Amino acid sequence: MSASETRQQIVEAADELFYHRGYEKTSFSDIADAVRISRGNFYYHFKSKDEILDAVIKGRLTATRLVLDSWETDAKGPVDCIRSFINILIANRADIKKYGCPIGTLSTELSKFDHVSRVDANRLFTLFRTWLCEQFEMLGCGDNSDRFAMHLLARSQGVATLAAAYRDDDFIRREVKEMSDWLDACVKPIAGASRRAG
Amino acid sequence: MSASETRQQIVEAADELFYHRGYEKTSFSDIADAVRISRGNFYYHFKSKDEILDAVIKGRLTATRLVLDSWETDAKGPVDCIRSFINILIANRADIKKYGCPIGTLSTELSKFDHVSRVDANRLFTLFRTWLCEQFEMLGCGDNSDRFAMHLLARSQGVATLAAAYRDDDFIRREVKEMSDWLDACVKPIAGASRRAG
DNA sequence: GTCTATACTGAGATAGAC
DNA sequence: GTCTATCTCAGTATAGAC
Repeated sequence: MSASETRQQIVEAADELFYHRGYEKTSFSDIADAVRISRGNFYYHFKSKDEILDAVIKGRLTATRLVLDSWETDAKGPVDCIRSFINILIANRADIKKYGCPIGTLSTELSKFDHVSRVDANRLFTLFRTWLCEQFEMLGCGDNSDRFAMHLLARSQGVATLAAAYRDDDFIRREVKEMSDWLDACVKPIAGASRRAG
Repeated sequence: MSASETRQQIVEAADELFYHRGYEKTSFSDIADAVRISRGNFYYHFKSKDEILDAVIKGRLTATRLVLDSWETDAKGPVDCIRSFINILIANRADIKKYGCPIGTLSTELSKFDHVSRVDANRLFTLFRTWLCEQFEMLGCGDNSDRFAMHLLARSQGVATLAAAYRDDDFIRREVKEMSDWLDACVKPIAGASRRAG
């Protein structure tokens, strides 16, 4: 097997394990077992556990960027884009009920002890934040755009946290509906204003 | 020192450390250092780390119960009570920015690997949930009471998560204001209906 | 590039002296 | 009730054979 293939497998396995068990709880053995390589081989590809975390975060950033791009090409407009974001809670509800949000739980874990990768992990949040902000700006929300973005991010995080605690499907659906309604209410006056203006 | 005193000190130190570092990251040595006892002495009071976690959760349940009671005696009515809940985000913002919500982060950590105490940790959420639900019921929210309770819990959790990620004070204040507005809007139609009815 | 063997550390936990 | 000494185990990490 080529080095880059093995490396890739390690990152993928680590990604999943960090999400499912948490960073601290995941050991080299866990990852090695998942990839079916020896613990020793490990260090040919990564010098430390932190380096794997780094690679995992970079991978997630790239993957997230791709998802955001696909939403933009598939959607009819910014409102549709934002709704795609809201709906990931439904799409990923099985995992969220078991492990929470992969971004939120990692960020929380690293925040606790000011891990070196804390800043990198938060860039995942920021990726969504700026993207959502852009959507709201396109809708003419102006100075409120970033606030709206943060508001949606926060609501999603809260839903993920409680969904994991109570493993409740109906709760997720209800809150997603409310977020969707909030979006409509938030956009309607702007659409009305532009109709009146135009 | 009496056994119960030492025990109490251990629980208090563990409570803080579990909050600040997380359960997994906190070792016996950490707790022993904080209380200034030897690691060995430890086992006179608790048989295992899980047992300490148990005691910490029980302590938090008792403390929370007391806080809820004090809110009820201090407040003018259910709306005031609910506002007290919303405002803990402001009151505890310094800690929340550093370590997130003590309940949410513990619940998240234990959920990941289905820890035995997961259910107990969630009882902390449930304590707030049922209490909030009762307040909404007193306001005549009927079948919506539990949904409103969960909605507020989720919003608080989301705010705590993002506040910890971005260490942002203004964001907390803004979201608290919005939750407060939501509460007003949520209660106004009921108050109006009862005025019309009465 | 992958393996085995192994060093080193810190974790949770126990035994027994005081 | 508290201590020191010690055990066992799992963790990260390294060295060197293949």
